[in-house]
Amino acid sequence: MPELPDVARFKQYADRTALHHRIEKAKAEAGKMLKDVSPSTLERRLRGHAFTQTRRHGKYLFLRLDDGSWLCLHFGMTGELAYFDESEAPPDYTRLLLKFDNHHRLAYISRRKLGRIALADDPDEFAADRGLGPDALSVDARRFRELAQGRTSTLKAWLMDQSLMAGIGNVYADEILFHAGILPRRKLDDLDKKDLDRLHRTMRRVLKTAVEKQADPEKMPKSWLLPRRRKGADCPRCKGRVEKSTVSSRSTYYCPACQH
DNA sequence: CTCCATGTTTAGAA
DNA sequence: CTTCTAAACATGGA
Repeated sequence: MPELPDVARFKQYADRTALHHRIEKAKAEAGKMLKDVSPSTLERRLRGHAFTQTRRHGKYLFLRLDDGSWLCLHFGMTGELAYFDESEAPPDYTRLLLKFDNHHRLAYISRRKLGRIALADDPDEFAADRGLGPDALSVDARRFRELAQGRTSTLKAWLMDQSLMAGIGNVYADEILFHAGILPRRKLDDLDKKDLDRLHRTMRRVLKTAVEKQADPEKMPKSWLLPRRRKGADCPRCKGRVEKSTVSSRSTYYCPACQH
């Protein structure tokens, strides 16, 4: 689930629920999800503080504490947030649990433990250390073309490369290329300036629409591939069928009739 | 039991 | 240096 639009939803969710409540207690599960911080240190650094604001960069969510430090969350393939009353049991697979002073709790949930939890002094520095490129929604047409300069990889691999642009994953790379009418396997050096500008506009439109629709497949326009990521499903825009193949070592869905 | 899964990292090969 | 592939991570769902 967690690509740029999903993490944008988590940010809105955190803004609505988790800001300005003192954290009375934090409980972190030990394990590899914690990056460069022990459970006890993380718990101590959160306890007694409140979140004051949030930021998103690519697939990362940052929550600022009132001492100026930031909690950094990456959601892997199965991560999400849940806010609930203290009378309810924490969800299964809760890896970090925050108990606020308003009798509510915030859980960071991750079934497969592929996400990451860290502390940082500054989100931009953190993103740079992780080798992340600019957030995909901050990239303008000129920057987009520059990122393509001299590259020869497949379009899909390029769109998903977090060191070039951060935020696009397997699902939205397919969605963008579907709307652009380009096969995911096509090579970057096949595209001219006009193609790149069109692809840039398509990327922005797809990501912005997905953020508006809170990354909910049910709410996406009828013309979207997202709810039909199954081999043999009806193409949403022609009489053809959705095909599945492997591109960039990932399952890839596309319409051979609409995309060239 | 087998295969697959919205991510990232790493090793090795071309 | 760039690109691609496979494997590993950890775990459940179909």
